[in-house]
Amino acid sequence: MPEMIEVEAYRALAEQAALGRTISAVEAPDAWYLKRGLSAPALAVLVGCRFIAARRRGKLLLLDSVDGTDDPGPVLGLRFGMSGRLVVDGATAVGELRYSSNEAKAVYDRFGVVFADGGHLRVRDPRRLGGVELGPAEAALGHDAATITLSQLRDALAASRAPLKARLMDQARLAGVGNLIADEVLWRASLSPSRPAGDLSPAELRRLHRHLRLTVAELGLRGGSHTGDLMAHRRRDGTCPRDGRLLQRATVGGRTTFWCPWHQK
DNA sequence: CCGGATGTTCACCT
DNA sequence: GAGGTGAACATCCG
Repeated sequence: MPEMIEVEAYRALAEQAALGRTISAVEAPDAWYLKRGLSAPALAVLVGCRFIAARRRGKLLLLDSVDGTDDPGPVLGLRFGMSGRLVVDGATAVGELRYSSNEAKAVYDRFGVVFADGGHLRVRDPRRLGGVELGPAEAALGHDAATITLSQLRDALAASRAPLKARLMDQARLAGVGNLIADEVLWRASLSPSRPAGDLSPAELRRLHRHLRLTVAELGLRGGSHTGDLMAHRRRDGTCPRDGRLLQRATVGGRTTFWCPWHQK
């Protein structure tokens, strides 16, 4: 699935292709995909509304709406789990992630809205790990990793003994960083994923901040969270593309982690 | 056949 | 309270 890089592409797709179109029906074939008490009947509130803005915070896509009299309507929140994609009028956004053989399978459409012009916006998610909600708690997410400032990052990491990588992936502290981006950023910043998050020196913190922002921007241009320099080496017996040393593999922050013990300190 | 995969949430420990 | 672990979700891939 998507980390923030892919969700940003979905946001751009929604902004370019889904705004201003009146919603005539909601498709909710999978009740399990509706989160936080949301039900299919409750989604009818979207009918007659149109989306007026597509925003993103971390991995959460937010679609603001207004109703038929231009009064504020519900905010639709979409999460994509590990295999979710956004489909508008049958077209997907970014380059391929995984499950490419399934992209055309409408069987995996878990949620959608139909527009009065006959088109539609859908979430296609084979693994079903994403979800839909109305009025998601945006404030429960930390600052977005694409725009976070140095002082905000310092606050997000401060006074924590948790492993640095675990803290970077804590969406409540800092929104958008997933497993692949975390490994890539730490590799670039020469920081060990298991360093206590609150123990970085000012210089290390600046380095981490610089690489976080640069990496997010660069992977966005390259077209995906999987386009990092470390990606091809994230496997057993993988070696560091910088110095050729064997990469270490372990579970950190609950996720499989690869790093170079030689240069990541 | 089996393990693991770009995520989140929850129960249960320490 | 802070963190860690494992399970669950469902499908595909090597």
